[in-house]
Amino acid sequence: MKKENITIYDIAKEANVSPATVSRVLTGNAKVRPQTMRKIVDVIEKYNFRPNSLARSLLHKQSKTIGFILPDINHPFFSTLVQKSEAFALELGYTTFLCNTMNNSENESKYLQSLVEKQVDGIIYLGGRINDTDTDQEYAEEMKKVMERVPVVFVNGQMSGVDAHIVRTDEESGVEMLVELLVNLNHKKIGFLGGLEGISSTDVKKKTFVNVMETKGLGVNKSWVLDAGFSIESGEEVAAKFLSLKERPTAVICANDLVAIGVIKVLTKFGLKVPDDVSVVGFDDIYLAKHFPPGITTISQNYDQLGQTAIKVLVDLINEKEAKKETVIPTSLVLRDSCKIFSEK
Amino acid sequence: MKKENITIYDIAKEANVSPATVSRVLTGNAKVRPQTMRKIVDVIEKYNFRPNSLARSLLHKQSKTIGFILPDINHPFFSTLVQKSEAFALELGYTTFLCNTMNNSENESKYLQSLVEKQVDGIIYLGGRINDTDTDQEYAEEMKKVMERVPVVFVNGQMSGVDAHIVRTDEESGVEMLVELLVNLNHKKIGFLGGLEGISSTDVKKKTFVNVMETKGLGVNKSWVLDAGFSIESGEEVAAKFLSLKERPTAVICANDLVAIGVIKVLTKFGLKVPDDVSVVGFDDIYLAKHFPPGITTISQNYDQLGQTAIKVLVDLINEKEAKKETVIPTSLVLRDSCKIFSEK
DNA sequence: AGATTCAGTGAAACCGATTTCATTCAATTG
DNA sequence: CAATTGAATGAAATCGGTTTCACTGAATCT
Repeated sequence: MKKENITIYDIAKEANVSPATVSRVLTGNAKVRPQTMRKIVDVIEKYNFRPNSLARSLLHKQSKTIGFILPDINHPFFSTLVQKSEAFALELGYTTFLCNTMNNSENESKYLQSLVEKQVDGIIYLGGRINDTDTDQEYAEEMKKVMERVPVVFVNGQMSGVDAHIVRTDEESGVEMLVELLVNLNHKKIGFLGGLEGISSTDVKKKTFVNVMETKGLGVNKSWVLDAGFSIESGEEVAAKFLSLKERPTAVICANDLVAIGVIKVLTKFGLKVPDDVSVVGFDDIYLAKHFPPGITTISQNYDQLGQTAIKVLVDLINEKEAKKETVIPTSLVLRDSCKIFSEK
Repeated sequence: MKKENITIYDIAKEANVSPATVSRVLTGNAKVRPQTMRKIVDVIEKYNFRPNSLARSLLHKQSKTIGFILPDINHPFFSTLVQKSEAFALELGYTTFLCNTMNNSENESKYLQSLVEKQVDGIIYLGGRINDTDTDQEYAEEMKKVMERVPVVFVNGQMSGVDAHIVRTDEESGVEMLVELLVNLNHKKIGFLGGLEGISSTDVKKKTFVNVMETKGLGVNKSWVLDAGFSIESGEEVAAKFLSLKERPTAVICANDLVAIGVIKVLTKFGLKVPDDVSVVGFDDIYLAKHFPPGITTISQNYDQLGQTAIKVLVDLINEKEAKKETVIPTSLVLRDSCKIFSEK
């Protein structure tokens, strides 16, 4: 069943030339007489020959391959970002390994090791952990060792103790815009829902939220800042907590759009209208945000720019060019119908 | 910056043994004296050495790598399926190349070729085209040539003229269940919305729909069977067409859940209530189906089983074991609130 | 004790491409 | 016409592992 591999030697023999000449035809790195060329091309097509890129990579010490490490390809934020990055990588001649870790540290190590062994030219790391747990620190150590050999670019995240190139969304100004929007809509009691402690993007958003609120003299009620996760389900859970509060905020900023969706769903179920009773805003502008009723006001991530920049920086590092250590991608506010002006009843 | 690669020779020299012995330690394929072993392991750890799997693959003629070709990782159906399959592949020791074609035939060829050159051990093809266009036929020819060298498993799709192993959802019985449900709910005028001609899963569903309707003596009004696409946006478009019909069906089956969401969104916008005025059902049971109001009645794809079976069949083919030519994965009906009993007003 | 066995190890070939260096042969030049 | 140049090609080394085969020396058997 399985056909024997055809090699450059077989082609050479049949065309009465040396393997070197066949190689010259394949790579186009040197001149070959037209008639020799034709002979060789004919044989190549006859056998539908394709060169073995493992052999080539072994020699050149580059595989034209990059690895994507991310928590969950099923999350719209990641799938969109991967889609954009991968398309751009393809344009530059790179094929991508997908490493879906499901936030399982065993998988992460397994993948990291596998990528190194497979000689990827670079790694894009989506996510980021800044916990002080043992496993996280171990993983950070592992990552540092990998980075001695393979360039790594962090996207929207970082790892404590790891000094890496980073491309990230301007989450600070995003959160600031959201707070300002809500304040302009006369909200004074604002909460922050979702995300997880120890994930860098959550931490940045939460910290910014607290800062901006305090700068505006509004202060933050600690019981209005609730951790959850990144999924619709975790939005539902945190909404349940929200409902059980004695005093509730009139508006909430959610860590991302999926959380916002979960929150809206539960609030609606329990008779609270969004935006009439509570204003809810999200983050990311996933494709659902505009479709899920009532349409979610959110911060738009520039997926194209984020993905392209990440790949560009990575490829620069691969080619040993200088690259900016940190690139911040601007965001913009997308107004929809999940928040409105607050007025006392 | 870039560290020189450490090889098995460096390790051998430092440990005063031959490369062969180091290799024995790495692979565990032969016995090594404990004290020799310890010496070697120490040196390996000292330099944090990882063997180059390109060299190994070159020799073994297997890369422990499989390629996923799919139209769009951003579509929940594909991202979920990929997530499940990839996790299972990892368990079996395979790493996966992600090839997101965006239905662009140029990309598809590029990827197909690249996967062959990168010596993937097998390919999972998600999607399927049964058009008679020139580019499609060309692509099918290309695919056939690839299949002479690399095992390919088609998931939920096929390609005209290509005789491949296939693992698929029982779309026929899924559609049948939906029709039966609607008929039991007293609907007689039923439409079918979405999907695209030339995509095999659409064709199967549409054909089954027509058959079942005719078997039940209800017949099919051709203007109630409308092509669109697979996204929310295409659902919106097809809903607009639906609205402009002189006589409208009382229930519609959508090609998938995203289309259903688009349809529900537009119907609602134009004042038609789902399910009160029109019943809408979907297909796939993507994670959104249960969250999008009013909750979409749909057919559940068994993603785990679909993904695992596909990988299992592929790995069997890789290992030259027998494998069932066609595996059909059963579906189940998931009742939610997007359809209800029809009663004349 | 001498013959036999066997565990442990090394030398060398190999996987399939690329590339340097040397060589050949035709074309150009004085 | 001999000498020089240069274009086209081939031989062989190389990338970094694995594996076969041969060999050594110690343990076992008669």
